[in-house]
Amino acid sequence: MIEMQVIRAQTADVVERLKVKNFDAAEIIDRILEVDGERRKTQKSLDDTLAESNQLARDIGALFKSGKRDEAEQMKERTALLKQQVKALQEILETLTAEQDKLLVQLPNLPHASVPQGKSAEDNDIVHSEGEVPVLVPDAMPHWELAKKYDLIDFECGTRITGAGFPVYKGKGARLQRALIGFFLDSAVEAGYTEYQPPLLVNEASAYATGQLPDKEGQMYHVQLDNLYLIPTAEVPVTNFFRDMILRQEDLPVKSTAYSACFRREAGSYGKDVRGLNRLHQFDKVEVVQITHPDKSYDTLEDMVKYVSGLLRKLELPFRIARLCGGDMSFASALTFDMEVYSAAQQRWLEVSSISNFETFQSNRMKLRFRGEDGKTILAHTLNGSALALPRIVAALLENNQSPEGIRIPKALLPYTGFEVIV
RNA sequence: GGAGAGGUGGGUGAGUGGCUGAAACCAACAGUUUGCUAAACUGUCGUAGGGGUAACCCUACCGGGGGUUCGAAUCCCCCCCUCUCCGCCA
Repeated sequence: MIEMQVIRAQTADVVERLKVKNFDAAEIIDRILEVDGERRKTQKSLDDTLAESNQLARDIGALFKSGKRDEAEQMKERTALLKQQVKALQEILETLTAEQDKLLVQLPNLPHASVPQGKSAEDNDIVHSEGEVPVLVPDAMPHWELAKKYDLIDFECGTRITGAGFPVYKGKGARLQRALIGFFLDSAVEAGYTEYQPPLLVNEASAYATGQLPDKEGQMYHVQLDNLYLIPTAEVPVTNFFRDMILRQEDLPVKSTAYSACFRREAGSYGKDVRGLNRLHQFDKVEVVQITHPDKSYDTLEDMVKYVSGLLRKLELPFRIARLCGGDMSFASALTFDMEVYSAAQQRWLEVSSISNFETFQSNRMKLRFRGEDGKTILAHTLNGSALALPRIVAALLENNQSPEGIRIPKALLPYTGFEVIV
């Protein structure tokens, strides 16, 4: 969430900037400041009352020791009164704090100055395009037909054993999945990321820290019996590795990567968006996460975009990079670049990676800090990106590389697949 | 799942009702000494909230939450976690 001190010091600016995200914060922020003032006032009275109470307790102790029992007994009356006051003040403080938090978590992160105004994906800035869009034969098939033709993915089987959106990969299809995961992880490790294998279920506190709760509750699968959530992305467990930590400045940047299955309910999606591999309830993804010094985070964001561009280049896929507009950005992000590959048979761009700088939005929630030069604790910046999400990559690979001779596998994957063409 | 033991600051670990936010040691940081390194010595050394122009002061926190008491790291209750043994099991 946005830091309280920022809201206090730059109130008007915060309201103004949130407008870029099409969020009218004026009313909430007024209320936050009001509650904040009340809260602080209450805190002061409570502290003062406790201070008096503590002093009395010490005095009474001293009196008992010196044998002045009567005097001590007298003073106890005052203590009883203070005790009542403390209890009342504590209740008020608790209410105010809860209210303030409830309001604060409703505020999306402040967008970076470079974020364009806009409502939807159509208003995103395409900042880069590269690669040749392949010219396909007239009877080219979309990936779901290719998957069937070459017996790579059995959508019906997945539907039968689980439900729609849970495909079963088979034969060379399964091998291609494993190849991509291996390729992505090896590349990330080579780029200096530490590989992790995270839990696929997380507790409430973790889901809250990265911003999935309280907001996007309906997007996650929830195991009620144990109150655990299936992760929608490895970002959640991996970023939470560092929850409540104070890092040393020389440890920054912390670079982590993990492969995981990802689970998303995707409530409300329909139509051509969910056809084939376009949108699934379970999919595979390799994620990269960085924790950086605040001064470096935007350089890092650029590095991450370059890194993912390199992966797409090696996969020989035409891609473009979009700077998301305020309306298309996620709640927690300050600046996001989407990477999209061209899916030639569907003739549309598919998002395969989303790379974001969250600045202190997540670290503030999860108290992820480092110690600065002067010894003070400073909130770190967190960033993450897909590198990469598999299904749409597979879709594009199948569609773009199809020919009468079969589906060609890009060279970079050969060591991982062991075959160069799917026939 | 059953039985027992235990959870204290970055680490080890004292502390069973009253200046204990917490001894001591280690680690870390700064300085002195030193040709350099090491050693030795001196000092600093938790986090958060609040008040004050400031020096500084107050408050909370010893796994989490309640309770007893004038006063709780210390006593009581509930929960969580870790370890050991047994059972079960990929």
